[in-house]
Amino acid sequence: MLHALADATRRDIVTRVLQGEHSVSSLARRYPMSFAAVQKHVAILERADLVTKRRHGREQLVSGSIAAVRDATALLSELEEIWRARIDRMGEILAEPNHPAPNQGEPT
Amino acid sequence: MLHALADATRRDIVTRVLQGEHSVSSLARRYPMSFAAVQKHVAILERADLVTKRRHGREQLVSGSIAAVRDATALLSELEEIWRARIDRMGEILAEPNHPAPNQGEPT
DNA sequence: GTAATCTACAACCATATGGTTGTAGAATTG
DNA sequence: CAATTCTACAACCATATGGTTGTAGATTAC
Repeated sequence: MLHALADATRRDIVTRVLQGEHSVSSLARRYPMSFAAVQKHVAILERADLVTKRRHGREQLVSGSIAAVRDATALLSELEEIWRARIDRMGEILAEPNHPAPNQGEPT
Repeated sequence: MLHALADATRRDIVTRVLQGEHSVSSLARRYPMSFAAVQKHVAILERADLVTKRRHGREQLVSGSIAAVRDATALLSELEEIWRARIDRMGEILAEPNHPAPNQGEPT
């Protein structure tokens, strides 16, 4: 799912379809690759719940779903939180009045 | 770089080393794969600036850098922002007093 | 000095990835 | 109806990925 977003073309597709619906073929026209290649990218995004498709006549309209993006963002935010917790802990240790001094008379 | 985080083992490594330094071998002991495999994962994380290594004797101590995680989070947040902008625009159109009504007396 | 430990790196393998072309079905146009 | 358009999917190719084993260089322990 992060994997789905770890490709520039796919991120660009997601960006476009988050702004409005686009058919697969109209998307394909925008990239220097075959229709089938874009189709595969859309399929990968669909599997990751990053976009949804809706039939309209002979076209397949793609639009972006924000839920999966939110999940991914939350996942990364967790990492930031872990980092912050560590920094806070380091601050506490330094602020601790009777924290163990490293070399205070202990025998070698 | 999102690619570096799109692997469960690598995310776990990042999580661990964000909490404190670990040698490559101590990390390797925690996963059901060879030392060399973990070493490769660390190298990938290093290339993506997600971790840094520091020599300490014969050990190589790995610790997490938060900068790249922040960058990735910012990237995803941009997508959320695009989504929000679209939703806002849809709200505006509905609130618009003289917005074009879809089917007001037009001939079939 | 010798043995053990930690790391680096190369070679290899199976599979996944991102791309291509080609074929075929479904819907629209004339 | 026939022609066109949009889509789906299979087959194929080159390369990347995630894993393995093996070899070799540093560093530490005895």
